Amino acid sequence: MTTLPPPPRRALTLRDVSEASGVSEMTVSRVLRNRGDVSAPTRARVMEAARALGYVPNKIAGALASQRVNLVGVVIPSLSNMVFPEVMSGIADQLDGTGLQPVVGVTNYLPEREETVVYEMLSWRPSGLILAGLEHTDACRAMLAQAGVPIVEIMDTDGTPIDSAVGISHIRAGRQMAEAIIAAGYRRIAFLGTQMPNDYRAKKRLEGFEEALARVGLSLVDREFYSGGSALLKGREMTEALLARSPEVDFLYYSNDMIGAGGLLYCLDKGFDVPGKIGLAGFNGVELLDGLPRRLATMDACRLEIGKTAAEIIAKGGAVGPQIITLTPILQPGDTIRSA
Amino acid sequence: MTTLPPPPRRALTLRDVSEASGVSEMTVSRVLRNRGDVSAPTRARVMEAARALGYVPNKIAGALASQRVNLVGVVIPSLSNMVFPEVMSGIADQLDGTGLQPVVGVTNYLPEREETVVYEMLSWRPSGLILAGLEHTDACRAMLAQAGVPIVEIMDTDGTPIDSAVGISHIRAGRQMAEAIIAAGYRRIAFLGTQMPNDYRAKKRLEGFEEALARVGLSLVDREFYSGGSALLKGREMTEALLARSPEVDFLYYSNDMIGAGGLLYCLDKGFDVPGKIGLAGFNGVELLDGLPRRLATMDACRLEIGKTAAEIIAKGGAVGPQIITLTPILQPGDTIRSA
DNA sequence: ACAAGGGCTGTTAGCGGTAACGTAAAGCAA
DNA sequence: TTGCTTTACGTTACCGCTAACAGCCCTTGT
Repeated sequence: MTTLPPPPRRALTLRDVSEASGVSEMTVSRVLRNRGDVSAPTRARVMEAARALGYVPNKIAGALASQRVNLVGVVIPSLSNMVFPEVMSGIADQLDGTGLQPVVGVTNYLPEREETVVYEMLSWRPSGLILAGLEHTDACRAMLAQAGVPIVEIMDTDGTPIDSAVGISHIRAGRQMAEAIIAAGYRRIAFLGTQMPNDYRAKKRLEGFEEALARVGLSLVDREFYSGGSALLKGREMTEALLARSPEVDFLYYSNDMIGAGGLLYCLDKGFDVPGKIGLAGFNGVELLDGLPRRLATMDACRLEIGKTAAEIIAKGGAVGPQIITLTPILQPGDTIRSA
Repeated sequence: MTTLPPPPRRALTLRDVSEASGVSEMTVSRVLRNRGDVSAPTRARVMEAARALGYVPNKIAGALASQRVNLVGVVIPSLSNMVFPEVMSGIADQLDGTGLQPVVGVTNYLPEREETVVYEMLSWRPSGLILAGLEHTDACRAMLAQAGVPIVEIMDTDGTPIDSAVGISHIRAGRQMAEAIIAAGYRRIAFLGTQMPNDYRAKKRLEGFEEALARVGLSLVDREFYSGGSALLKGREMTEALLARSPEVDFLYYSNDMIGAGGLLYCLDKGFDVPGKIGLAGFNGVELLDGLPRRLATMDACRLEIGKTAAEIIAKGGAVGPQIITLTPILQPGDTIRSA
């Protein structure tokens, strides 16, 4: 093993490599980017010199000169939700090989934080921006509209996108679940969900859900909200609280699978007849559910597909112009809705 | 609502703002960065002009000129592990307010992928780099050592860091768990864990675990590995397979909480006497466990604390020189180890 | 009154690359 | 040979911003 050159005082530049290999900076640049004609021997000399010095190109300078940045900003509300990491995977997979790299920003469901994050991202002049949801502050929308790069809003298509959008209709998802529940004969239905005022998608699902109930003359018997903490545990606690208050309830609709799983575990603990006496359903189709004693009814949110499609639009440079792609989530009845 | 200016053909620059407000570019720059003396009226005029135009500064150019980049690279193996998002939270929290911004890179536990990601990150000349684990390719280590910015390796301190390190000793964690299990009187112990050849931390825990067993003349009765898929479900399946093969086993040590939870659910389903006839333990202390019917024994990996501390070192500019900080995970016996 | 000093703004010279173009040398057909 | 390509480089002029310094004007002390 050869000893490494000592950590240089000054950062290395193209010039260092150029001097070490006896060619111009431009030629070094060409070699390192694999662009333009360079003879094989020269290429080899340059590569060797760069490797020996431990040179790492300065993308800051490169980006400024070429007016091209191989970054794609991804702005999401949270990383602890399981849903977004999966969207990220879809994006990363699709971007792999295009030379584009995703950069994540997290907003914690705070609009003003989103504004900051978007500003920050745009100031790096990325090749595109992917952000969750259609709801943004006016300032944020203005920035995005002005940005001059493809913008893809994901997860939701119930609204007007700035540029392109890829997602599902949460209103429709809520409605569809309600219809399935009604069809299965449940009538005294309760909702348990997140308190978060800025989780518009959960809100839309509830909206669609209630609308479908209303259409057959039903309304929610009870509802329970939470915020923070371990979702699984909250699901338990909320379920217990709600059932204590409204023992007549025969169906529990949860705004996400995590609290739904908590509720399911609670019901099984208590020995309730699921889905006979009481049914349950969540939303998202998270992998976690596969390991539960009984499979919770849910709806796949098409997370991977959404990520892939969004990344694809960005990778194409948004070339074909704005598009709205509505995917169709599939209802997975699992074992917690009785067959009609 | 005023109509927005049409999306400009050419991207806005300081010059546009300077012309619109009648001052030099330098003064605009000063206003937007809040640096140096600018009179209140001038400041107001410039702010107004920038806002009206929808100007977003170009950090690429700014960074090149100032030789300063407010980014901190974070290189982690996976986002779907629940562990890393939490570390991210710690980092983000700590960085908030320092003007520094985290940028995530994911390696999927592949060394060569890590090399690429690190190279990519360094080429943006970040203010620091945080990366999971102490195991890297030689090329990777060389790059990092040369980088001239603070490097913090996290999660693990069983090894020699390049610069600073913040984490726990996984060898010690494994040993400690073994000791607790032995003390509780279990003797026929099995291990169930991840197959992934590059999860060095899981490997170290097993190493420490076996070492402690050996010290009292014990060795693992059986072991089972998995890779991919839903961890909860895999936990179930592995547990079933292992117990079918080795029904005499009285303790199941899992390499992580997720599969441990799956195993626990399986044992409860089967009506096994937990922790009387059979005990279980996992690792990580994930929040999820709080919602299970019984609390799985585990060890907190200090994820939030690790993130915070690592970010703190970077924020200080690594000023105080290399440091190794070993945190001490706490054993949480839960309800799946019988009291000694 | 005049020098000294501070508040505010402008000027200049890069930062480290790359696009675009220029050019010497070699290859090649007529 | 000539003239035209093609190959393999080098030169020049920026990209958009900021550090460093220069300069102006007004205050203040003596």
